Amino acid sequence: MTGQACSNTDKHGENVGQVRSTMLSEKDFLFLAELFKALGDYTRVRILYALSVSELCVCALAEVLDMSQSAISHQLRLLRAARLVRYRKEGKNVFYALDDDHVDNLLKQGLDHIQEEGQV
Amino acid sequence: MTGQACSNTDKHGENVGQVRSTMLSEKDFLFLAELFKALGDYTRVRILYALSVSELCVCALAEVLDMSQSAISHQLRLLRAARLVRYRKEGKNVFYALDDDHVDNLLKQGLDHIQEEGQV
DNA sequence: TCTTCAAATGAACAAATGCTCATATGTAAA
DNA sequence: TTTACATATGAGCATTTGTTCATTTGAAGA
Repeated sequence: MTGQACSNTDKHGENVGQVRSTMLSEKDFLFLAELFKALGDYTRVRILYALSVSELCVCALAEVLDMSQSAISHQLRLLRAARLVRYRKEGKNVFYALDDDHVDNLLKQGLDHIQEEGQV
Repeated sequence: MTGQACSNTDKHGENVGQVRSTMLSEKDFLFLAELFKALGDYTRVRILYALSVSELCVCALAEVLDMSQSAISHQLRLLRAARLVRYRKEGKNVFYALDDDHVDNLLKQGLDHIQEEGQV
């Protein structure tokens, strides 16, 4: 909470200054956190993974994940807010898909990371 | 919660089956969610970004983020659990660093995504 | 040994989250 | 227009989360 936490400011002083000047804006960090937060839920990550395989309507998603339509819809709302998915309406249905390749890449990168875990 | 949510099973039936068979294990999705959850917090994402610039001890991190040592330490605990950071002890200090390149890549990929947002 | 300082941790509590249930909205068929 | 169905949303509630405060652990210096 205070300015300096430990006494050896001399030692890490240079680093602290350098890192501080490299930090992004509060807004950027908030967006970044929001993005990962949206990915960071068991239900939502399954939704996104499913959508990486195929575009799906809400009821199909509910069926794939074996969850209520309401629960899925609430989560899709968050995913929309985080711009991780886009949708198109077709009659009574609404079809969802991943917003862009970044989302797919994030999932893949995440999978790489957790699959590497086994080695450690 | 039930098996099928909507009636046009005929239409999306094929997709549902295909997607279902492609889904990962519950364990994998839980790990994946855990990973992104660890990234999905304003404080933690700032910690990780700072560590992507330079290895830092806890007190230096507290100084950079202007937060209490305790708060930082609690968050580092989560980041350790998610294997996003590693640490080495040097005297009274503990220096933290990103665990591997995947973490760096995830951050970069995330930044790409949020910076692209502006266009939409 | 005693003291000091960096880091870790447990308890507590306010705030955020994810679900259910009930209901509203909107589209299409009867 | 009614009816039926897909989706969205609001309220409510149990659970999780992120911080503070107090304390503990552990290493280095007096």
